[in-house]
Amino acid sequence: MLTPTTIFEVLLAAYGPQGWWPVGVGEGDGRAAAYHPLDFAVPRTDSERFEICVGAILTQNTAWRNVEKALVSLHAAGGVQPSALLRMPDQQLADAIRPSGYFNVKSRRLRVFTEFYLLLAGSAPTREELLKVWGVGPETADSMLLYAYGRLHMVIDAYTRRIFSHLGVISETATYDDVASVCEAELPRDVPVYQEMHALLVAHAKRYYQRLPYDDPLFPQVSSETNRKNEV
DNA sequence: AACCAGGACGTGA
DNA sequence: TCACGTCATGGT
Repeated sequence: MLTPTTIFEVLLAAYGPQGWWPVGVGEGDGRAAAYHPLDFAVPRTDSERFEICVGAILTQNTAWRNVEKALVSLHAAGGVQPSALLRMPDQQLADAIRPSGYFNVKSRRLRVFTEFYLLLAGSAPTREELLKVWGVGPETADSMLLYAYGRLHMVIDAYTRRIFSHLGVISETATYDDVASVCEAELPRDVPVYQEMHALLVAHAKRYYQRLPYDDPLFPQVSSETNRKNEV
């Protein structure tokens, strides 16, 4: 029976450390300028933390490449920082993040979150506090906690569900908390492991889980069996 | 040319 | 609780 830890080890061996979360988008060539492979222990600066939180909201149901475009224009429009963001007129903000899609909702969510972020005054929010913020759901909250604040919260996204479900680790009807429990009960309770786990799952899913039937070369035995089940 | 991206929220059963 | 519609641009 496959476990999250086994999957983690296989993925890490196959792809190496991913160094998420990408920060520094828009400062250099317009792509992620400062991935931190093998450098997880470095505490995030305040500006990195905010950029990660903004990215977490912008990437809701959206390809990261589109988020990069949004972050680049946000940066050009005065920088990805709380004061600058709140100063921007609605029109300008929505315009800057247009490429990331849902620009009307997301500009509202960014404002609401930024107000909350400033109230924190540098301290880390709890998960409960984050979930009360309008526009921040479970995945966005856990992304912020894990990558911006270095807290031990597993991030469960569509890719995680897809891979785990395909490999038989969870059922198709598992809730967000179900999947998180499976991971947190079995994986080493280590922040870099959680960060890498999620990043590796995304990297892997982008290669082999885009379209049915899934064919996973890293776990071939499970792959054929599940596909057969899906065809019935 | 449909389909999907590192979701969240509002609504009606 | 839960299924479903909505929000929207951009790549395959």
